[in-house]
Amino acid sequence: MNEPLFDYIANYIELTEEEKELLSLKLHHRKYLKGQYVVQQGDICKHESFVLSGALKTFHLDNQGQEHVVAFAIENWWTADLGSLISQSPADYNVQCLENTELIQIAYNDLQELYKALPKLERFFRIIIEKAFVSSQKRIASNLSLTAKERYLNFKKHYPQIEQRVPQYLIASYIGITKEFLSTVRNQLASE
Amino acid sequence: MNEPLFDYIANYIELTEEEKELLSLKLHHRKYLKGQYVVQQGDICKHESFVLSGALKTFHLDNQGQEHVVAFAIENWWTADLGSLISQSPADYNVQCLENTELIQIAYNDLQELYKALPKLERFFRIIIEKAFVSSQKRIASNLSLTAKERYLNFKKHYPQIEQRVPQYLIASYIGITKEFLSTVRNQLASE
DNA sequence: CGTCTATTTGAATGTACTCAAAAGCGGTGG
DNA sequence: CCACCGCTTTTGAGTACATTCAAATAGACG
Repeated sequence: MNEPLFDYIANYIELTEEEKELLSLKLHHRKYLKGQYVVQQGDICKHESFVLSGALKTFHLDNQGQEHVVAFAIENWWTADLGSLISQSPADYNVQCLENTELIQIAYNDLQELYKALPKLERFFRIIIEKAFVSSQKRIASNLSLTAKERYLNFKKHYPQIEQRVPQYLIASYIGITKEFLSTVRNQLASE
Repeated sequence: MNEPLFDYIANYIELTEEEKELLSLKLHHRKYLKGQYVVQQGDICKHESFVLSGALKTFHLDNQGQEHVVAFAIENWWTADLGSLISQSPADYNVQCLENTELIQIAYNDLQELYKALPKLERFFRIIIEKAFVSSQKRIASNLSLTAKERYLNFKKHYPQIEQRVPQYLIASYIGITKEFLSTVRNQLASE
């Protein structure tokens, strides 16, 4: 039942059967219902989570109580408040399920042990975090240089699967505009 | 002369003298004058660069020919177009020196070999990229939730050294506003 | 000094936001 | 099957934050 994760890992490194078993010992499956929180702002993030099924949002609650979506996660994505996880300090973000969701989780301490027992995992996580960082930089550049309309089109192009699964007001938050304005933008696009 | 880099690495992993020598074989020192490009948009980024002295900006040129600063780098920081480097594809960004600059560079191929010869380096780069990713996410969140004035104060707080070294219009670009508006914001702040 | 670059100022404009209300839509229960 | 409820999306008026463009001023450097 860890196959989806092993398949995913196989894109980056090769694991022997023994290594897979070793890793499996530290993997925990957990089911969440729509609306449940995997991480709560202020708590310490204890796991790295791989999504088997479902969808989640990572968001920040600002001083005015407004929600800002910084990430989505669906099947075969990782999610966590990485800042909280790596420094074991209080989380800046909430991670909440948008659908019923099934995760494979690795606890912080177990991950540290796994790095020692299976140094290959350092390579695996290095590579996927490099990719995440690159996407993150691209998002910053696009937030700086594109208009709301362009950012929306960009989002649709890059994450068509997500666009169909999450409510529009969360997409608005993700691309950095209000839900009302996204509605206006969509109207403009429709009449072109 | 590689000491600053070894000191930096020592914050994350321990290297023996032999390992340092092995690494040193792949390190290249290079000096650039103010204004020179280390990476040019469209070229393939060939090195990871560690800054010994000087300062650099990483920026993207958009369709309208406008510059958008996505990163700065000063002493003890790394710089590159990581997206281009890891996929050896054309760079989205330019990396240009803001001052006369001295770098230690590791070529892409050498880095791949080093990962094999010194697996510890996987750990090292995993850790520093994790941190870079976390900063990047924070910047996205702050771009989404803060006003121009708040972002400017935030920048000053987090990067006081940079604020004093780079022209104001580049800071404006970094925080996502025009140079004129930053000037206005600074005026408002001064009269408070 | 004179030139080049960087910063400031101001007026007109625009993109996106706020607030309020209406409309749409999906599910649930009577 | 329809009525109602909660949640999401739309619409519109008024506003604000930030931009554009143009010109003036200030700084840095030879």
